[in-house]
Amino acid sequence: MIFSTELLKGTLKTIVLKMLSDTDRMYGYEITQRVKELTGDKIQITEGALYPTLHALEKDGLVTTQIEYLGKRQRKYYLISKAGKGAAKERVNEFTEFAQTIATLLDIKTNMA
Amino acid sequence: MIFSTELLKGTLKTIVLKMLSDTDRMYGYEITQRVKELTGDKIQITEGALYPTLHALEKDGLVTTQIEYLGKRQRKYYLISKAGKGAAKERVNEFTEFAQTIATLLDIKTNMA
DNA sequence: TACTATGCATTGATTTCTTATGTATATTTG
DNA sequence: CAAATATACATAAGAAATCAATGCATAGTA
Repeated sequence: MIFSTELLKGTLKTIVLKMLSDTDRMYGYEITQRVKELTGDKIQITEGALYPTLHALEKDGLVTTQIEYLGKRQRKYYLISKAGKGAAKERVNEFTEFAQTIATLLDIKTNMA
Repeated sequence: MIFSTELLKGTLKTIVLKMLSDTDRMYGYEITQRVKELTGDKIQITEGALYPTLHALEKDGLVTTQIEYLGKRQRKYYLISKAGKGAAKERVNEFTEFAQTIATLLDIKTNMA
């Protein structure tokens, strides 16, 4: 991860909710790989951070799960719920506003939509 | 603070270094008020977060301090060091890149400079 | 005189994430 | 075919950053 990990804090749930909002369903390992791919290896989600987050989202009713098997190997799919979709939108909006606010503070020229 | 506080994590040092880079010197309370003012009350730095941060910056040689008195009231000024200026620039650049990366992930249209 | 603002600071608890570890199957490569 | 790597789940101990609360003290205001 090229970013000082501090910055990443607080964005993980937002990222996961957004990923799941844009697809039918995803499994944990798939999320880590997709994020890595989409960010050109800049963001690497660790499993120790991801799984507790997924479990928390499930507990809060923002995602549901389906377990399937490929041969003997287990795979646990996560699906966004209706509440989860709402939460995803809220969080994306919040991040957008947050980034703009910080950018202003830091004198970064921005035109974020 | 309107932002879920999670997001703020990791940006505090960057904000403080930038504030100090843009001024001769500032004291703690002044920083909290200035950030509040510049963000339209959206970001409120708490003292429990600020002072440990300032002390850490001092310990790392990124800021120096001057104590003055207004009558009997103590005021502790923080000044950016040369190393601090460099760190500020690095961190601002890092935040910019980070925000762009996340924005891409979240499908936020952005044109950040 | 009481409340609010200014100004420093610490402490305990909480949240979030990292690093390390554990278990197991599947695939690729020398 | 053995060893290494990739896939796939997960937990646990600890670190790091922040919050909420508290404490002390002076200054100004209602």
